[in-house]
Amino acid sequence: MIFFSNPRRSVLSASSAFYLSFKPEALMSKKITTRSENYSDWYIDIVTRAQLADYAPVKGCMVIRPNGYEIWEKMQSVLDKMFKDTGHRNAYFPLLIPESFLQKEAEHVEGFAPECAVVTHGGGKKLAENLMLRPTSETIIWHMYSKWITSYRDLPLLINQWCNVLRWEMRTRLFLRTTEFLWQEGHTAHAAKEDAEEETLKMLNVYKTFAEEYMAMPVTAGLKTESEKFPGAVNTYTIEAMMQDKKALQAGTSHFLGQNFAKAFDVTFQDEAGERRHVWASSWGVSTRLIGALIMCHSDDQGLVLPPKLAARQVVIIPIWKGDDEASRVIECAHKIKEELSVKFSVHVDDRRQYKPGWKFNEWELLGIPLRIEIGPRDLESGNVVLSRRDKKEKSTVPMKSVSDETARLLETIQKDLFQRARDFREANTFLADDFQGFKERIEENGFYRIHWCGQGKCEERIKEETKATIRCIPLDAVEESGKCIVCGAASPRRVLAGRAY
RNA sequence: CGGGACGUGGCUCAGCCUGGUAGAGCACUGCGUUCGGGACGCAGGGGUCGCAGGUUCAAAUCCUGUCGUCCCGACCA
Repeated sequence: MIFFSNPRRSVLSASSAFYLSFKPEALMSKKITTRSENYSDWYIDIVTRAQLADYAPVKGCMVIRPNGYEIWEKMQSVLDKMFKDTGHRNAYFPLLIPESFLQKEAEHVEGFAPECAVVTHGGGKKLAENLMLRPTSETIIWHMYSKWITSYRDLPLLINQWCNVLRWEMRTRLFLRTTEFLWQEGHTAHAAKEDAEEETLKMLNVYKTFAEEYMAMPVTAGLKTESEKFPGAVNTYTIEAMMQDKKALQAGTSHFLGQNFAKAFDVTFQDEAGERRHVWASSWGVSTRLIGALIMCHSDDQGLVLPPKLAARQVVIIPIWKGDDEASRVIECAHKIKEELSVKFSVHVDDRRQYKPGWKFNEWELLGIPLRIEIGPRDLESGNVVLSRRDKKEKSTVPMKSVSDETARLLETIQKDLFQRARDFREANTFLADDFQGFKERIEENGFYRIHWCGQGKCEERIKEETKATIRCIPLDAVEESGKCIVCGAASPRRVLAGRAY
């Protein structure tokens, strides 16, 4: 039986609720709340109507449905390749971690203990030692690393794992913050401090590349402040993105762990000189939260908008007809085009007879398919097809002969335009702020603010209390610019990025 | 965990105040007509009213508890 750290009920009550709240397929019909009406409702509508996820019977948990899981699989395959190309290998560590492991690193236990779920019973008996459901795997991994690492020849050790983790969150939101979520966590061990630091930044850069080139989502890479860093890290780096409501979202993190875990778990190696030393470490992760980021970055009031590089289905072909013989001719042509395009793209022909074309247009727009090809009797006659891009309400008529080239060109353009538009939006909503009072007023409209900050925790705390904004990061590309802290007026060497966040 | 709103066919909701045979629209199934931006007709199927107690001859309706979702605050990827 499983109890959580604030034990209120057993799993038994949850399982009876399962049958009662479980509901089969919900079909889309209702209109989506617009972003201007209510941004939160809009987000929930997109996730549920596009059938990306549904609420699970357990509080804070979600079911990732095929439409959503498909996106995660795409993300995984791209990232996994990037990890392997940088020398990492995958492994799997267990879900259950002895409670005592968490205690070994002081900051780590303080940070994670409150949000841990704990298993107290197994096989009908109380356990000798409680087991935690991993909130992150540093402890179990470093326990194992201490057995595996003995020589400098064992280093660097570069391991990644794809898994689920559990954090008992107070307020949850589909994809953005759920009790259980899927992620990847890389854990590396190095002989030299510089190697671990380099690794930390290298992986941060992998995330930035992924966000910008695949998700078409511009991000700011930077260093987290002391109060925002990962419990147990020396430094935490982040990529921060701006959502369409002008709030910040932390999309990925990379930590330089110093020797904190190596010391806590006694991970040492002999160097070339035969001397025993502690290893240096990094860890880094991105989660299914990226799906939430993707939605909030690009989607509109019609539904999901997917960048071509992450769309499981990139092109949908809608045949249009009157009468049965016309139908068979048009559908045949649609499949021919599909075959031609399938060499390079993933293509779907929607030849369902029970829906009219207009209905299908709306449905596929809801699902975010980047490009739609419409083909009807008029096109058969003229030898053309109509291409309609999802990101803009633009249709073009192109000769059937060049459909493959045009598709390639358009998908590439869509990918680029999505990024460009997101970047323009971010730039248009990023401001310099030098006066605290003005900042406090302006922040009501969200946005990013580049402010001077002296580096003191108490000034950071005041910003948080008076504006509800946080210092998102100290951008890596921040230019040297001497100024005065927006709160206390003390000297500041460069501007930091602040804003309200998810 | 505090404040607010809400749980009734798959979806959106009415019915509840004043207890007495569970409803509508959409969706779904069958047949026919339709088909270039969310078609129409006819005929069907489907709900122990979130859950558990209680009051009552009788509870979707009244009472108590509980679970869940959304919004607003304190914690976080």
